[in-house]
Amino acid sequence: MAKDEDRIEIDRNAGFVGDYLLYLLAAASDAASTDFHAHVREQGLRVPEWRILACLCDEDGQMVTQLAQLALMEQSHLTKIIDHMASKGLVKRRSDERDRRRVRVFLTPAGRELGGRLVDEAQAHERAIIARLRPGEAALLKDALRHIHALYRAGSGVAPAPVAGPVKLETRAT
Amino acid sequence: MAKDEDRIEIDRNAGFVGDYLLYLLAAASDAASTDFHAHVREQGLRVPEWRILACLCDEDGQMVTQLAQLALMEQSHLTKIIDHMASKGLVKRRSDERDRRRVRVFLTPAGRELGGRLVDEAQAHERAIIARLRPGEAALLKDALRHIHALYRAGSGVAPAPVAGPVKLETRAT
DNA sequence: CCAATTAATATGAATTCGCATATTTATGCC
DNA sequence: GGCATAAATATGCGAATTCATATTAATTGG
Repeated sequence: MAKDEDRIEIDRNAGFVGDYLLYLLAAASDAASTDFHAHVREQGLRVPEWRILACLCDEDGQMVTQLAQLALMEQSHLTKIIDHMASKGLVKRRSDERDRRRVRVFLTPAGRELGGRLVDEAQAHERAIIARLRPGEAALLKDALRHIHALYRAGSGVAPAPVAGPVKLETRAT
Repeated sequence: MAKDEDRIEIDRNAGFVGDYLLYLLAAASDAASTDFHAHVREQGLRVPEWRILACLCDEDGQMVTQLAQLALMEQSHLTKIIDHMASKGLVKRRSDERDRRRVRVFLTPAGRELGGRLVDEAQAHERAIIARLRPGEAALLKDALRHIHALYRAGSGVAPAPVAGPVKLETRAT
């Protein structure tokens, strides 16, 4: 991740990258997240741990696979994150009664308290960003982002991003 | 990165995460990039290598630090990427005449050819995405993304993302 | 001009992460 | 019920990434 101090200007007229949607998405995501991620690390949490806490605050007792999808990470990696969070007393595992292959992850009181506090701070941080945008810009942006995401959702019935260009792309990620 | 097949739905009414700007940015970026990144890897390139090729196609002979900023990665990591790309004959290093601390990175003919082809394919891929959005939506989205990015640019004269919430955040990333 | 400081890059160790696969449990079919 | 298959998670290992710091070169102040 680029450090805050040395983020450089995007010039839309200076070639391909500055007007490339995938780059703008990655760069904006990186830029907007850097500060809060630094704050998360100051609290002794890693960024993926914060994401899991946030997801569990929304809905406690989710399964590992589900959480990994939400938190944009691999299942095997999440398993290790959960190990670490459990050893810190933030979450605990409990295997599902109905299907004992499933492992459900629950917040401990400490996890709920820390997660709740960070969610409040994240919302305050988000309000501060939005306050610096034009009125209505954030709503438009969020809609467009949800729209982009929805294009690629499983079961949308549309092949994901076929390419009209010179080389045929795979329709599915490996 | 979440696999394409198991990306799940974002429900804006289901709690914090589904309406959190930083999450929507990360999720949309991840979703939109997955297919093309898979294509890049099929070409024998790693994603960071593709980013560097693209940046060099825009402007050849950039310095290492500059490229790392653009490509949203750490300098020490980029050094290793450049090593690898050089060993594959895609780029070559040349130290700056005026300031010999600086290392400038240049495309080889093979690098320019591969980069040029991938840029064309990336643009085709981008057109395919934009074709599935509403008319004008892409332009609005890109503007908003540039706006977000600009908020955090060094030297903007505004403290990056001060938080009005219960806990004061650092104003600078570590 | 020399010492101290700063800037740009490189290096090595440590951490994080992803891929392939093993393990355990459920489900479907005969 | 028993076997084949599929699903959910865990594990081991290798690759990718970061962190701290070394190295080399330029700049600044005396």
